[in-house]
Amino acid sequence: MAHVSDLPCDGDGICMVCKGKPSPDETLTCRTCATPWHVACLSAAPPTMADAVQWECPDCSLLLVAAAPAAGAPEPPKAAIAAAGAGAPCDLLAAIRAIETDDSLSELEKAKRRQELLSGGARAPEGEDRREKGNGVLDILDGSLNCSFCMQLPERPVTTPCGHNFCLKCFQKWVGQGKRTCANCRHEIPAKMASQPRINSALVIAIRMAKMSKSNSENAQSKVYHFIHNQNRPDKAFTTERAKRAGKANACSGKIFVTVPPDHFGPILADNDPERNQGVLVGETWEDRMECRQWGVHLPHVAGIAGQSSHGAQSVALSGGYQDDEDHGEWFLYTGSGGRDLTGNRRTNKEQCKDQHFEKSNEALRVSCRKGHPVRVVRSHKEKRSAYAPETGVRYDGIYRVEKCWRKVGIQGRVVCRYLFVRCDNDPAPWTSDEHGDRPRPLPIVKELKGAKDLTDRKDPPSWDYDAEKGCWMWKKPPPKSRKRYWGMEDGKGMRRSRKHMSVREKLLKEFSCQICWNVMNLPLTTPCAHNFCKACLEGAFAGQSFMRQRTCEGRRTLRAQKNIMKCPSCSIDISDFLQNPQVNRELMGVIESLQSQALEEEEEEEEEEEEEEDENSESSEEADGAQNNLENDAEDRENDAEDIENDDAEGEISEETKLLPKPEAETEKQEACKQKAENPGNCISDCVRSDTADAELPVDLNNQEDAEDEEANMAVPESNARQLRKRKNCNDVVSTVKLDAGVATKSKRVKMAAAI
DNA sequence: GGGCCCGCAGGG
DNA sequence: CCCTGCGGGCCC
Repeated sequence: MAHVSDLPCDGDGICMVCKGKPSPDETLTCRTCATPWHVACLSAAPPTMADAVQWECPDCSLLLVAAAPAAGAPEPPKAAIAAAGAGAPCDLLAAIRAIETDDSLSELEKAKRRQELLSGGARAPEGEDRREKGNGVLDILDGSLNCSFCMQLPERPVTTPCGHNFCLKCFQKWVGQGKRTCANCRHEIPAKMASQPRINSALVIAIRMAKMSKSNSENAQSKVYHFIHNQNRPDKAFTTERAKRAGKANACSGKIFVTVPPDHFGPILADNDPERNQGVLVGETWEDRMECRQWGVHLPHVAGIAGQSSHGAQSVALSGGYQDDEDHGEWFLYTGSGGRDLTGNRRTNKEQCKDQHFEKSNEALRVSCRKGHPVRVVRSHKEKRSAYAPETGVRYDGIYRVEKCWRKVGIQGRVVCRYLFVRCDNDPAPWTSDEHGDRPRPLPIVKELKGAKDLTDRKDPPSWDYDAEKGCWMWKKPPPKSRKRYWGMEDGKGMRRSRKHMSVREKLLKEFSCQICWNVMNLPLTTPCAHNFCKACLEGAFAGQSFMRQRTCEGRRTLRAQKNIMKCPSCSIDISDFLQNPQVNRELMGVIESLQSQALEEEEEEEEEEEEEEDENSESSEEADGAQNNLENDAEDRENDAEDIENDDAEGEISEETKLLPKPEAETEKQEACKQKAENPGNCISDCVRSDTADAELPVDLNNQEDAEDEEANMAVPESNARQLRKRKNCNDVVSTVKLDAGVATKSKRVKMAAAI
């Protein structure tokens, strides 16, 4: 914490605190304003050399809390000071720089002006920490930030290059009158700013911080965290050898960091975030769609709608791909997908050449409309026409509901599907300075509804709605049951598998897995919100005596202590009453038991078949160990010879890399054994209540590894024992779900798999 | 800034 | 297995 006694050195190098002249070794230079400071007189000196290099003086470090590194226009100092008083923190920096470069001032005067500027013109009494209780931020606000039109703190602020702030609406009104100069200082407004104003999110945060520090100084810090750029950057998406030519354009998805299934509706909660244990917060920003995907918010990396026509849509992206889109922040009009000719090289074609219909993902959105499901919304910087889009990257803006949908003739003369989205999130939107989330609001008047065809709106109460008593949005009906398996095991990607054949065991896992340990339930409990858990898992989680088992993105399982939770781990509905006297769902248990015996039978049969096949093909499978010859022989491999050569090269490189992986083989085996063990549905309870250390030191006898697999052949592992063995033969430590029988995992898949590991 | 190109992922 | 999808890098 900086104190008011922190003062820099003046123009003669004299410390303004001790009045001595420190040697260069005793001074630190701020990396932002380049002011020298006497180290000995600083209330908090940087702890290490590395910190010292990147050191920021107490004044700048305060300013930079929310500042975006935008350069303000250079101005004469007086104007600069005025602008700074009225501007966002980045304008303050601009003003500081303007002072520094003003030759008419002596260094002492410069220092004085800096101090005046930073303390809002009025210095706090000596000895009192002016930053205590967030007053520093409030000083910046001090009325001078107000919109020049309405004289209020700007609502959805936009900032001109000359450093003046206006409400978005006031600004648009002004510009709409044909005005092209700043209402404050008459500087010219650039044409781009006039036509495409963007909300100054740094200022939004500053205002909200100040508001919160007034009303609730203790919680301010944790709240503000929502708006800090994604600090814990995940492992990046990766590229195949061949795709590296085009860089990230052809990237494959990296790890998925959350444990929600791909068709998860609603916010990503802390329970599903083993990485950070905080869930995905409104305002989180990612570099691109791939990164956004990795946090489970919007999965398709090209398509705008994530959803299934029979199930509903989970999320949408606003990326400016469709002219008809209309963004008003808390509500927007969205256009369906399709109707474009994307064949051949016309993948980027923006022209509608066919009518859109309510089918596929368009139908999925309509289902979400009818049911009132929560839909996650991300905005991309590519949406240029919206003031609410982020400057860079892809940002999570929270939960919306589709209130109506219809079809109309679009701007390009073809029929398009249209959706009215209205925000309904418990957290405030990134562009509002409100401290609270949305409240139910009346639907906006949409003019185009008059000419709408096929209008659909909701007949039944929505599944996601506002609870007036609790004062928050929540599931009012059980959320749609996931039809897919959770993320993040084996290949580090989704759970896509061949759909030709789903074993009974897989069905069991898919339909009857505990939402805590993700194994087939043992003594199933069904909560009032229709989520299923093992009795031991659920009770254990709430008793605080045992541990929740969660998957990491690498497929390993971790044990994570869960304390003081009385909310459903899946949907956060309060289930305290249910937990008073939870009854095992006998009916469900019966079904599971019968399916388990079916699964056993099926797996025994399959195993026999596999063994027979293996005897017959033993020679060829030995050849398959050579792997690469098969690539060339594979009739299904449609890639041409030239590509094959390239493939081989790539594979060579990768196998080299694979060999060089620091992970010792024993450890890999251990992890796999651990994973397989964990997947044993029969072991659910013991798995769930086992201690941390038990998991970490799971005894693995490598020599008996294959015996162990024999014993576990009846488990949930969807591939038969024989196939697992063959798989291991074929691709060493690469665990894959791609077809391996013929040894034909294509090179890109192999490279990808290697990279995933 | 727009077109080209390549690639991945998912729905059906 | 095919088709489609509001990506992203590079070249012009």
